[in-house]
Amino acid sequence: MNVEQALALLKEAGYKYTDKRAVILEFFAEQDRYRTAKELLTYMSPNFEGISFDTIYRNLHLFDQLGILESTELGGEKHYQMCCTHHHHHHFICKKCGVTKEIKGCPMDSVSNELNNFMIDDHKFEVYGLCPTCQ
Amino acid sequence: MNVEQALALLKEAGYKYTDKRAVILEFFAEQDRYRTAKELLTYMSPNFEGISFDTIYRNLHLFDQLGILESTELGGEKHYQMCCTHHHHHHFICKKCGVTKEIKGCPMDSVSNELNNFMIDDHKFEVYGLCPTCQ
DNA sequence: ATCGATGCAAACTCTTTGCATAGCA
DNA sequence: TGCTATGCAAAGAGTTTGCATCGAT
Repeated sequence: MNVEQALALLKEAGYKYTDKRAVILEFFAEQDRYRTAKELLTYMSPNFEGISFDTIYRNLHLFDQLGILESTELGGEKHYQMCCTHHHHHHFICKKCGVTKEIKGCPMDSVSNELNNFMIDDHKFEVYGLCPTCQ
Repeated sequence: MNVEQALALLKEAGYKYTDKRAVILEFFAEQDRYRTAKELLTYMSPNFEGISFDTIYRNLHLFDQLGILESTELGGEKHYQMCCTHHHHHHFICKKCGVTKEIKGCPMDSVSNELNNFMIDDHKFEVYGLCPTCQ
């Protein structure tokens, strides 16, 4: 997803356009990589002196809800990245730089028949390690 | 793993036997279910009036290190359960009661050749939903 | 003009740590 | 006796919330 698509989704849902939101979206559109609230704040601080964690957290939460960002929890901290595609997939995640690589296939395909009496409503499959650059 | 095995591991590693540790281990040995520090404290409070979170957290961390407990992070909170077996496996986890069911097979078997230049050192596969009892 | 967005401050949750004391070996 | 375990208190990190003001539409 690029910035324009994200802004369109925002507008569609009745939310306002602000410079801060635009910069947040630019930050995530730059790379396919999981990032934290702290990293976003660091990125924005030079241009928005008074930027606060409140705004960051509120927008990350909103973007997550709207399907603009996807999130995962790593080491007790929420990480976000731009939603890459609309089809279901999972990721390799680099522990050092947060870069992600899409993994083909979903383990649920071969699992659901093992859990006949269970109501499945979610699952998580993530592979962690170091990307070629960080090794 | 049962309480005796866990206490043996503790002793082996040079740690002391205390009533609190015994009760913590009994709590986890009772059921195959992920539980939080808070739930453990609630369970212990009636019998140990002065029991503190410090002791709970310190022991959970220790037991995790020693391979007595296994842990996962759900909703920003660490959950622990007694290590069920020694072979590699994954879990279905009930969102309501925390009960777990072992899933056969590991998705990594069919994934590692997709990530040739990546150094893989960990992965997480969990299925969430409601167990038959909680539906 | 209206209603959402933001900053400020405070609070909240989960967890960790320093230090003195209590307790196992 | 010696060293670990524990409780107390405080602090820390990440996150959320109430309220007044600012700003987009």
